[in-house]
Amino acid sequence: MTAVIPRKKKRDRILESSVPLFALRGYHGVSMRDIAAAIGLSPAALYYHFPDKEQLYIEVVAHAVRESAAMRKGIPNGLGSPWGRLEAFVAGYARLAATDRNFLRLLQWIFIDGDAERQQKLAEYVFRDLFLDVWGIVCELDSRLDPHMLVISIIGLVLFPCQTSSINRFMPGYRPQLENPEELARHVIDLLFGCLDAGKGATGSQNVAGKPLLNG
Amino acid sequence: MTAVIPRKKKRDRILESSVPLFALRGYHGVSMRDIAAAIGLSPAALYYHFPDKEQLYIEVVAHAVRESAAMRKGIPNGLGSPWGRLEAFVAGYARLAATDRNFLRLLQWIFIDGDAERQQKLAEYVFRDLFLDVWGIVCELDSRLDPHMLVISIIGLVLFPCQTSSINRFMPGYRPQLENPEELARHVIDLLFGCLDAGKGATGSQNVAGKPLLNG
DNA sequence: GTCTATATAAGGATAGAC
DNA sequence: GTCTATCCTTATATAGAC
Repeated sequence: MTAVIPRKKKRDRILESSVPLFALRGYHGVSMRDIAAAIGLSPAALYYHFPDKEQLYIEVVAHAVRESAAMRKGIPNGLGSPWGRLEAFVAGYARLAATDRNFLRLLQWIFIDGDAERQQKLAEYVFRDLFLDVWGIVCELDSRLDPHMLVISIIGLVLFPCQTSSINRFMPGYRPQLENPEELARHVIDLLFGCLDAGKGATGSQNVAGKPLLNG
Repeated sequence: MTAVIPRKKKRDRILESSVPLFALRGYHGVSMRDIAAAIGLSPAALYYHFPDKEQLYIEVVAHAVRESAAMRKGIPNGLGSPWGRLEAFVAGYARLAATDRNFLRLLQWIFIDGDAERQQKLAEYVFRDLFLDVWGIVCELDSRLDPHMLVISIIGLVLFPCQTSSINRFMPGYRPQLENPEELARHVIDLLFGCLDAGKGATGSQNVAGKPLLNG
């Protein structure tokens, strides 16, 4: 053996240290110089590992997805009733969105990407798995709501508060606890299952048979 | 009178033609040369009207907000029951989000802005009014859900599908009709009021007293 | 594999003529 | 108010030495 075996390929280390840069400032906001400086290389060295910035960016997103895939797989997806699975999904994804800010922000950059072709390619990487996870659950819920729209609604209910959290801070009614992923998950579950019913005179705080309630 | 009175100040015309540029590509993705070319000026001329690119961008967002304010004010906000007002709000905002793509995308750019100070300033311009509109309604709903979270959920239920529409196109269950603002509004209202209840054995398709149903 | 040096282009901003 | 011309910086990317 010659010296220490490199823990990771340099290529992967470049991707790793690029993730937070692109997550924060997006494709146009990060230069090859920034990336090189972050890992302590000259910009020219990057071109040994990647043909151009575009390809580097795409692989950065793919890398971030693989990294978060482990956490995603920790979210139970095949057991229990559809409602239980939905509850588990919401809780798991709320935690993921709160924990892995880079993943969350990369998603935002993909949503807003002006390059339609690149956007579609990256959406296949990232968003499709997310969508299909929820799709599988929703199809068993037998709701009268359109399943496609319901999937988007559920994902949005979890992601949107996280994506706007830096702004929500300054809006009325804000409390720091609300940024807690458990708090978010409970709210989403309450909204989806309990909705705006409880607290009204007609229905009181009764729960509908067969549906879980997290709060209380 | 000397010749024709200028319909609009040149300054405003610059802002107007800049809106779609920044909406599509964001702050870093648009150059002063792009803006100058779009309106048929030399880049240098822009600096007569605006001190720098940053200030121009900020005023572009402010201008877009003023433009969409007229449409926003068309959304009824002071009459009827809270439920009816919420229904009207959702319908109005779904239409606004579907109609004014520039406004929608500028909002996205603000959400993701890496410059915290600028983000906060622009959020005050744009997001605060939106938030307060819903806040006023939600506070009267007397829901057991946290009002701050509920406001964000309602806004997200309308905006998130629009912000991801270019990606949702490729997901299962997609139908072009779903992009229709009326369809979106109905879905959101159904979800908020009817939720996942209807269609289930226990509750059947009954509606809860006092709540409007748009569909059927 | 990484460097220095550099080609080439694009971008923000200013000076000064008109 | 707008132009031409230009400065300076930053950016992507390549060439060739080591």
